[in-house]
Amino acid sequence: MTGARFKRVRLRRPDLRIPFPRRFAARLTGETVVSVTRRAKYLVAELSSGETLLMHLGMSGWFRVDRSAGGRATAPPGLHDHVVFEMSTGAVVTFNDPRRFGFIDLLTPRQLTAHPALSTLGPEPLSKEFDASSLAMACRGKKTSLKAALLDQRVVAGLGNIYVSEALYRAGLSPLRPASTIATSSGKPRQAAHRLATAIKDVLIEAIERERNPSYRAGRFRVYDRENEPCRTRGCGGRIRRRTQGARSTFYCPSCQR
DNA sequence: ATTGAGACCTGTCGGC
DNA sequence: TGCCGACAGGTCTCAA
Repeated sequence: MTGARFKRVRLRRPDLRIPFPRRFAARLTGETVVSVTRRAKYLVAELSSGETLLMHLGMSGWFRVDRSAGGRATAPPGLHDHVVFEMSTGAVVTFNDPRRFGFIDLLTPRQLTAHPALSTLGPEPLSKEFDASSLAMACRGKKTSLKAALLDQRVVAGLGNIYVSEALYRAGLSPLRPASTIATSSGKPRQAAHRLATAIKDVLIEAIERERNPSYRAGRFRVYDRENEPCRTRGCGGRIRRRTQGARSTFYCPSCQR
């Protein structure tokens, strides 16, 4: 989409997670995409008008790109095709989302700066800004569990339920442990914070590599969705437990995560 | 202010 | 085989 112009925009369902802003299609039509980036789990397209197209896939959302469509949607839209972008390059880009947890929004520069979720996001986990120190500082004094803290996008941006479990397992830290315990009272990182920051980066790098390399899919999770299965840590011999934290499933090994 | 729990939505899966 | 309830995920909202 980068460098392409919106030739035609069709909304097929108005009721995604958040309603489309007024005159959505009209404001978009004729605009050129300056750049497409990602922040946390948001896709961000900067437009020539200065407005920002903000997209989120929710749980089940995805984009279908048809480059050979000659700029016109040929096949009739399928089930759950909610938004269709016809681009000047001839590509047709379709947002499909069965569960409608996703959304597409169009923000003015002012709305972008003041966006309640975007403006409070923590650091990108793979950036230099995210390390043991920033993690410890963000967890300092937190009464909540490590699991809940890592799921909080203000602490670190972009971790979801699955990779929080995976990262805590790799760091050998219990999801039940109070978040504050990875930092000293002044916010300095303890050893646990170093292990956790490293584990988060490792688990994400591996996950991205796996997407790129389809030959490498099997056994992709070490704890997630493995309730009652054996822990894969050498010499552990324990079984993976599952419990509910914050109305979400957490998977962990009670014997190697402390 | 911080924290936890429920709501949103629909496809899938296990049990009957 | 078919039906039904439970469950999954990310984020927002509400209440404690």
